[in-house]
Amino acid sequence: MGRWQPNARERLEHAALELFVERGYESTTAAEIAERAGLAKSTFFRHFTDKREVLFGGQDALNGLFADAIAGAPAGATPVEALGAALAAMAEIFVAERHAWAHRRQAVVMGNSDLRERELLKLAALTEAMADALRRRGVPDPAASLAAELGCLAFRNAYTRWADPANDRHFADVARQELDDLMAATATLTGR
Amino acid sequence: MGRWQPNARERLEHAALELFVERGYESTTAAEIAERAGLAKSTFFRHFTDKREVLFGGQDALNGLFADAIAGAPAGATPVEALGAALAAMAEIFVAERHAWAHRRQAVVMGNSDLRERELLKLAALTEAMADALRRRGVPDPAASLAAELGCLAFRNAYTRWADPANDRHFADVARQELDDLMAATATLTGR
DNA sequence: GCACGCGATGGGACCAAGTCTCATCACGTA
DNA sequence: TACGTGATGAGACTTGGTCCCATCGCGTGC
Repeated sequence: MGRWQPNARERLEHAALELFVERGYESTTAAEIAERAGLAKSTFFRHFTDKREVLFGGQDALNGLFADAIAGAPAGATPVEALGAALAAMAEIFVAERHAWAHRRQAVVMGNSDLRERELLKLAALTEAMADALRRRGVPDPAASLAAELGCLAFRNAYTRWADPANDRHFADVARQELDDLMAATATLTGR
Repeated sequence: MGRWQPNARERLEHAALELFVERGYESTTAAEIAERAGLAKSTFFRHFTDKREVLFGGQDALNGLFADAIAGAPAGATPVEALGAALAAMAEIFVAERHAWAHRRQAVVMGNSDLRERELLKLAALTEAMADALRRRGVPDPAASLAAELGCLAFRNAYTRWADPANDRHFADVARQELDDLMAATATLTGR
């Protein structure tokens, strides 16, 4: 077979998404993914601990980028301003070239309960990374985890909007607006 | 075997927690759980769709209780006041008699990644139930999901504190304080 | 008292996820 | 040319989870 051809991991990710779109996640076997990528089942599990994990590569990089952006925000920035800077920094990942891919992937993830579950785990890790970064900025603790939760919600909303096939705005624009909307809503929670 | 003895589901839940505490979640087989409960493996999966699910019974009841309490809050109550009422209503589930059980269960869940993942799914469902209940009260949408997220965070913090073996306060007290702390922290997010 | 139906169970075949071990292969280097 | 290294292939094995069918206890009507 195509043994020793380069980019085994990328080939697996590509074959997986392709098959998931064609037949659905549950009707696709790890062995089939490996086969389409020209590899063996054992090699698949050498690259990914999980069948699900093949759709969640680069998540650690995302967490790191987020945390770095929070750490790198101006010293006088409020927690929410730091979150805004971090969301804006995500735009370098969610560029127009990845838009079609993101949309297909998102449809697969949302269509399966196991994958949604895994996504929640990844988002929880992202939230924890944000909270840690905020604590290192000196934000005390109920506020740090609260702000992280808020940031995560803004990110989720922004990503959902951005990945919509009808969307043509830049991620940074969408994210800024979602965060603003959330902050405006905050004021209404104790009033009325 | 103990065929036809009553409360098969409860026996399975009890046997499962017992075995998980003894040998750990991963080292316990679904067949072993069934055996200790005097049942067959196939019967286990007739009562629980999942091996994990055996630790998450009553979750739907919790969601319903939460949603009902939000719906039943006074007409003039703010979203946060409705959340406070709902958290207080949880005290009828988290009573002193269940404290020891809750602590043992929590230790098992926190000790395994698959179980934490499932817990996140359950908490997401709880959050969604809260958001729906708030929307039915007329709370518009970024605010409803934001308040639900906030309520879920308060619930998580309160549950963690309450389930601590050293704790001897009532759930309602712990929950009220956690919610107050979160609301106080909200004010600091845009300031300083 | 008996036949019948219904719901819960046992038993086991079966598939796929995931683990593990060992042999194999390509490539660089001495 | 021999050797070491790292990635791969092949396949056995365990377990989660599904499915089908026979069996059992119990209630009901006759």
